[in-house]
Amino acid sequence: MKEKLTSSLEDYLEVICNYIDKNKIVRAIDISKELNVSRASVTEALKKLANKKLLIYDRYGSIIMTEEGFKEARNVVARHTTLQKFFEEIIGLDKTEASQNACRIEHVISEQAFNKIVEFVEKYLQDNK
Amino acid sequence: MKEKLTSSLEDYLEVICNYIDKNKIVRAIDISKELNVSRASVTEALKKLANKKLLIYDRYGSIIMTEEGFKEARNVVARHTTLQKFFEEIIGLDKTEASQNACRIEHVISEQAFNKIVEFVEKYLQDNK
DNA sequence: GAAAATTGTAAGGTATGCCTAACATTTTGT
DNA sequence: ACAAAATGTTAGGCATACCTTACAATTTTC
Repeated sequence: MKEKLTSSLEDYLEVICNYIDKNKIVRAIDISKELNVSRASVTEALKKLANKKLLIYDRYGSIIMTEEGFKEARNVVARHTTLQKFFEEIIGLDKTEASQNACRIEHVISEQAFNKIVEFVEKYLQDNK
Repeated sequence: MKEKLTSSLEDYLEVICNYIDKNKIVRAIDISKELNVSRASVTEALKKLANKKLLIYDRYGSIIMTEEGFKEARNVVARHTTLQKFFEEIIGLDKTEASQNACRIEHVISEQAFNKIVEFVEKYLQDNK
């Protein structure tokens, strides 16, 4: 029975995943800068994510995402991407504003609503191109 | 300098406002049932809202919203209404699902994004009727 | 007009998520 | 290689937002 991640943990996971995709590795300090939290807070979050088997790490060791972790993270990233597209290309917000809203909404939108928005965005952009 | 309300306090305010509109009065227990929290939690929230001058009440007394409180509450309700309309009439979710998503997103959407969505919803429904 | 039921509050507890300060470990630079 | 700098961790604190339990006040009912 896997329980839903908190918004906060989803944020950490998302950043870690994006970082690994770009740079192969992530350090706590990268995450801390990206999310504007203290290094201590990152340590806490890493412990929680490790407990949930979404990543593996030892004290002072490097951060490795598990398959399950990637799965969860890609899920969040997908929500973000679609929402950002919606706000930018359909609603007409600038990139920054679109991203900020996507960041917050990605944690609270239901799966059903997300799926429908994916459809809507695709159809809308098709019809209006 | 008025600081942003937490999602939680916005929820309380919204329920209180809706209740007063419908029934003239609200009791702590109504709020508690509506939000699925304990009566004790309602007391806490009422204290916080009273501290912020959004409502007035005394121990065991009735709950009266201030003008400022109504203003804030109407604001939240407006966000909810528009988002619900969007999810129901444009995205095609059923009423319940639309409402649940509106409930969560209303607390995190930016003012700018909200305004643009209002425009979008109006224009879209106009063009597609 | 009490006793019973309902409603409201206070006290004390839990979990999350953040912080700072101090200390541990690792990495860098010479 | 080793001192200095950077990074990571721990410990202890704070705020929010819940909870339960016990008690206080009010309302209902007979």
